[in-house]
Amino acid sequence: MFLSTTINGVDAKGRVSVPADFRSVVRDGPFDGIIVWPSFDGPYLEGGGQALLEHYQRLIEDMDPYDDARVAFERAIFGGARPLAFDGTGRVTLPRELIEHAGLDGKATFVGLGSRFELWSPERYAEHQASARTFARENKRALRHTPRTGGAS
Amino acid sequence: MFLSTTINGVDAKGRVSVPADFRSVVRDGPFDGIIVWPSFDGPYLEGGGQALLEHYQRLIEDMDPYDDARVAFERAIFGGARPLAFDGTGRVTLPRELIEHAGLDGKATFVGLGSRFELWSPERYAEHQASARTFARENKRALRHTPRTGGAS
DNA sequence: TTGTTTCCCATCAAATCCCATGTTATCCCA
DNA sequence: TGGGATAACATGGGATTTGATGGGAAACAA
Repeated sequence: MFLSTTINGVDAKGRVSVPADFRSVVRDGPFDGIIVWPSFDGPYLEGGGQALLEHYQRLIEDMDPYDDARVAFERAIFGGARPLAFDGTGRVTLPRELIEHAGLDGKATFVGLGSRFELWSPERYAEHQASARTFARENKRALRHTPRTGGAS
Repeated sequence: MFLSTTINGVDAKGRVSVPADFRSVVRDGPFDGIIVWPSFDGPYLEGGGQALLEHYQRLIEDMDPYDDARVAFERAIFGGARPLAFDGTGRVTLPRELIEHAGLDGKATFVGLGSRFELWSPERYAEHQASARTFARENKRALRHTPRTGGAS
């Protein structure tokens, strides 16, 4: 699982170290790297391992071939997705278009979200972070619905 | 199950011994350690084994992909969660951000809550306990629902 | 060439591991 | 039941490894 939040530097070449914990998530996958695309929901990037994209592909295949939403998802996710291979020290190079979409300037915030992660400009994430926590507190009951089957192992 | 309350020391490196009883709860899980995140509901930490997080993940996956509450939970829980591996003697190192969120200063109170546990500053926990008792006393009628029909048992 | 990308090596800080020690709880036997 | 032996647990400090980052050389494309 992708967990925790980390801020790493983006150098002049667009290189950024992927947090070691994140690398170990995709280590045994078919592609030694991550796949990143611009979110169509805001000025940040979404990413994950190849397994995540295959999961999305299965979801999309269940939609009608010319469903407008299907085409939109295909273009947004698969059209914008870039496979980024790790270099020898665990860094990837972000293409200029991705850096611009997220407004990255020297720093990038990796946010682990379980099966996927997000990449933000630290300043922009700080704003969203605060409102997300408030929203979560005010809606905490939304999480408690299904009967508990078991918790910790 | 995580049970009972224990106070352990937090040293200058942020290391704290996880109570042996708590360690045995997660011993056979996929990750030899605990996962801890800042509560979005107060100045304390919540934690559990990886199985707990996977349980939350299943709850969240039942929500709509771009539901605001879902994204808020994902960022608040998964984004804040830190996997803390046990060292050779059963300690974990708390990152500075978690120590600050809970206001820990040399001591930490582990509170077992069955499927999960909480981590408090001992002083704050004492206050919290006191107000929780008051709340319970003032609302004790809410606890007494159906009249007992059977005799003493 | 000129600019871009990929690879390699050096450096620094931080997280992790390892060993030693005191203290408490548990066990065993008289 | 009491007391000593033993094991388990919590803790402190130092050594070692890992991870993030900066710069430059070599390969590639325009």
